Amino acid sequence: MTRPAPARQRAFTPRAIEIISAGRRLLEADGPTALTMRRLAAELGIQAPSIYKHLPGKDALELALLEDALTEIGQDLHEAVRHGTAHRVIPAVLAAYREYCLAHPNLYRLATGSRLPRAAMTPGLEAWAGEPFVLATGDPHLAQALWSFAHGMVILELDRRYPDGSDLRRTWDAGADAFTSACRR
Amino acid sequence: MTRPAPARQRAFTPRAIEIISAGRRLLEADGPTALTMRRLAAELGIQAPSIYKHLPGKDALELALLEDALTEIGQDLHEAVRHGTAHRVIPAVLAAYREYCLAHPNLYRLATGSRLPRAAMTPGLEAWAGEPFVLATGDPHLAQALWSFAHGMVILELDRRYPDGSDLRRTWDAGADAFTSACRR
DNA sequence: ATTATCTATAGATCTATAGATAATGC
DNA sequence: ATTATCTATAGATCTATAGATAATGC
Repeated sequence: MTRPAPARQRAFTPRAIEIISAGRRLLEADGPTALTMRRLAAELGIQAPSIYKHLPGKDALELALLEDALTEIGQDLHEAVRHGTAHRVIPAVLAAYREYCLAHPNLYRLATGSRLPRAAMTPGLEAWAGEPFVLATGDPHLAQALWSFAHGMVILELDRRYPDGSDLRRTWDAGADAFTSACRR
Repeated sequence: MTRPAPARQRAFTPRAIEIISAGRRLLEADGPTALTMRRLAAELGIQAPSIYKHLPGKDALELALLEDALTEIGQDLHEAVRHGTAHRVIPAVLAAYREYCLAHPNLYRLATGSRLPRAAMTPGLEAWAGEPFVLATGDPHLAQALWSFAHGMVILELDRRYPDGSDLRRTWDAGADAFTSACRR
């Protein structure tokens, strides 16, 4: 039922992995604008040009982080589908989605805030990460709609776009109920 | 029932209005990264420092564009509520939302892609622009959930995050149906 | 020999301020 | 006199390449 994530394409050297990890720390701590080759070098205690001997460029770094994010969120969502009770699977998937995104806000922003570099990505990763929405709803269009709802909720929460004092738990519940009842018809 | 937009705070000089319009053209045509004081000056045929004699800075320009966007989208949504048949008001609001956003993608990105500078904004504008979702659903939480769905759909569509060949009309319909049936219970 | 650094540097950007100069309107 | 420009410039950034130098591993 729930498959493992597709194997990643590129093999990174140990040093490249260290650099990517440092990039993630930087991104998570200070946001997307902080993720520059210079700051990354400073974080590692080296000069910026040295990074280019380990990674081809900034795009490769961002791709690695994007794929990390998709893999991790996909894992959590597949878990939620596996463990969620049959008629409570939509709330379980939504809860897992929200939890991951709020725990890794800037990684999530990086992963969803622009176009996907599909040509460079591990084949099947995108579809695998989104599969839990299909499993939860049993319909591809309802799945896309549910994912859109989840993404909208998360990104608006991260950007503090809801008025102060909003009871977002009730908002999530209202959406979950709407989609759950739509599934049963 | 449907109120007009709250009156804007600041009065702009005619030249400031020209500059803001040029900024909008630039933004719409070439995206958020193209909206720089230098390019804006070039668009106007002047040097960048000259802009500062008419507007205090880039923030003021972005605020003006943000408020334009909120005013226009709010107008369209209020229209949709006014004209939509009682039991078809959710689809009408969603259709108006999608139409506005797809027609002004980069303005929409500017208006929704970061935190709101609430302290500097016209009081009541944010609430007024969001009011149609409350009128359409009759419940504040369902309203937030519906807005989140709409925003998620639009921004993912603008960023081409749906797989190629997705039938988004059916996805919008699936969401509209879910929220419509949630309203009736 | 190989690997990981380094320095130096190209080449592009930004936002914003200070103060000079030209053109317009009384 | 006022208004709209201008030039010059401060002060901060970026990504990435070329080629030198130091350290490690056979």
